[in-house]
Amino acid sequence: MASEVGLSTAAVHERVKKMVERGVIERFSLRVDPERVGLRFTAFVAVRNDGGIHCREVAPLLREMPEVLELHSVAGEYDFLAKIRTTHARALEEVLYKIKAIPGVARTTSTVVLNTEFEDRPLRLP
Amino acid sequence: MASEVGLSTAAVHERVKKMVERGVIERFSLRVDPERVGLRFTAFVAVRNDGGIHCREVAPLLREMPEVLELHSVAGEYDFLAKIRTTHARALEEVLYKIKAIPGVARTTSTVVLNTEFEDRPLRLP
DNA sequence: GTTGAAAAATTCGCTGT
DNA sequence: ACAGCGAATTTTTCAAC
Repeated sequence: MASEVGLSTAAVHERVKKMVERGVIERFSLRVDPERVGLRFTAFVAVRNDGGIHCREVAPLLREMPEVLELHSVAGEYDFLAKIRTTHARALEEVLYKIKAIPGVARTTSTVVLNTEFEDRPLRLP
Repeated sequence: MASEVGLSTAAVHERVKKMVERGVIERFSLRVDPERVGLRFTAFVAVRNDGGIHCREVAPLLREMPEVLELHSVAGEYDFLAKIRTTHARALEEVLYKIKAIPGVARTTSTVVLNTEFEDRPLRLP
């Protein structure tokens, strides 16, 4: 790692450590192939909240569902966009029931993923 | 790491190595905070291809754009759903121009992310 | 899964900036 | 005050069991 960048290993280590301290590097991780662990079904679910509870209360409830891998607050007709992974389509139905059980959640629209072309690309630094 | 799971470090190492060999673990990575490196704007862009070139040719072209972090082939009105990160809204416009320049790409619909609640959650094994 | 030697990472003290 | 280096220490890796 160090030789490729022309620094000693110790210098690289110091830099990485500082980036962790400063929060630039959030965490170290490893990527597991979702298909290989049985998560073969992916969908993007748009969620609209029509005032039952405040939007700020909805996000923590969606976070409790392990199938919800990503949650974004979005502009437009819907309030949230969730990326959801389950074992199969039938399991998504269960998750949708749980989401619709949240007070105020009036409508959801699911976009089924047929194939993930690519995912988890390294960020290009601007 | 090993002590928490009740195995020797070497045994853990063997297991990890096998998971890498079998492709269960795809790669080791570190997560960089996109905001901290200037990527402050996120959008999901749905792309529809109306027959200029085959869908299979469109994906590689989108892969060449570093702003496109994820690409999924989807069911429904659109053919693809792309997760895009740029420095600011103005930069998304540039990316959209490039996408629309692909032969056959007739229409795109962008969903602007106001706030990412969470992302890159560990998969729960089913 | 375990042990232990080789290899690599991390920390430390120092130097130049 | 801070980035980098080489050497000492600690941890990880990998073979043999």
